[in-house]
Amino acid sequence: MGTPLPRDPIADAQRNWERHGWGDVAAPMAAITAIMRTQQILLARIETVLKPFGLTFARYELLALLSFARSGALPMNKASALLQVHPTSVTNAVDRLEKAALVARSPHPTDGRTTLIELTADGRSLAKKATAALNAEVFGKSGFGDDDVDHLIRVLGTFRRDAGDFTDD
Amino acid sequence: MGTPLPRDPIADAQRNWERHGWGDVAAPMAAITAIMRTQQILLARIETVLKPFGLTFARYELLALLSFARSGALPMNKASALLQVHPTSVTNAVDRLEKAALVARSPHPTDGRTTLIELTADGRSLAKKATAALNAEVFGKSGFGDDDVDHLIRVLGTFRRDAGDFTDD
DNA sequence: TCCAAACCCTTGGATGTCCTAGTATATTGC
DNA sequence: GCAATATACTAGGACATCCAAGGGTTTGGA
Repeated sequence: MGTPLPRDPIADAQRNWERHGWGDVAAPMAAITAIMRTQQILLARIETVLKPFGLTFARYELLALLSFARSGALPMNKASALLQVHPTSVTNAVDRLEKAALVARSPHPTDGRTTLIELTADGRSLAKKATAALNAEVFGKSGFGDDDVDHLIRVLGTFRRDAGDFTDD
Repeated sequence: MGTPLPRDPIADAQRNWERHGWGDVAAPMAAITAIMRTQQILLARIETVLKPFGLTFARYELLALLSFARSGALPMNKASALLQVHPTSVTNAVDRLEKAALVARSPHPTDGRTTLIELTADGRSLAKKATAALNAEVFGKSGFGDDDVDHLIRVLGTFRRDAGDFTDD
């Protein structure tokens, strides 16, 4: 997984698709495959930066989300909805963050079904440091040009809205 | 995970970044987060289409790769390199595909360290059907415009090359 | 009022990915 | 020719994601 390939495997796949008579979907296939691979590369970079903090991306996302909440606390189902992951994934992440004393569970004051998750002081401090590291090492060195960033945000935003992620503008 | 949110959570995150004085990296952060989320949506679509065939995306990718090999067989290390996943992931996929009689392991004729994986007749047939389904249900309905597809292929291609995935242009 | 339906979280199981060894085979260098 | 290094695959463990199922809580209609 370390040595660069002599040729782009996705371009090869696109050529294979065309050669087999699927030219009409070869380009979207290549674009989708490229998105999958790019995600893999980005995730690896992010996890590398977060590792020294003892965080994974899933746990970091939860910490970051909580750090932006006015009260510093959110119901688990709300976190699940905003992070757009399955509720069991949130349970899993909270279990580990709680064990590390970065968040705490507390019962919802009026709804007995709901559990609130709240940042601890350590959690808030670590979130801030991890965010600074990600900004410096990943987001600040994405390698995408400004125009490409804008284009990605717009195109993928449309895609996500059409896919049913959200409903506004 | 089913109900659409009233607002785009990634746009909200971008605003939060700007509000906290990280405006210089807010846009790349949003673009990268959008890529992560888009990959999640696409993977879910793909797995939904593949489920009736008893395949996951990882196993499908291996079948598809083998179906394009001249001899229908590849060394495991070659498959690992071309799919750009860890060798243990290939071992895992081959274990399951072999159990389903879709591929077979055989020793390399001259290098005793190497194991070849080869499509069975069932494997080749299933790969063809699964590809047709993916072309019809996912790649043919990506929702990306033609111009956007071209742009994605170009921008993400540059990113992947810069990231060290491959060396040719 | 009261019970069925809806909702919330957790547990257990299946998959996939990576990492760190460990074993076996090849290749290289002295 | 033989030891040291490199390469190929596999085993075991940590994490994350999803689904299915279960137990507790709330809500809403009969």
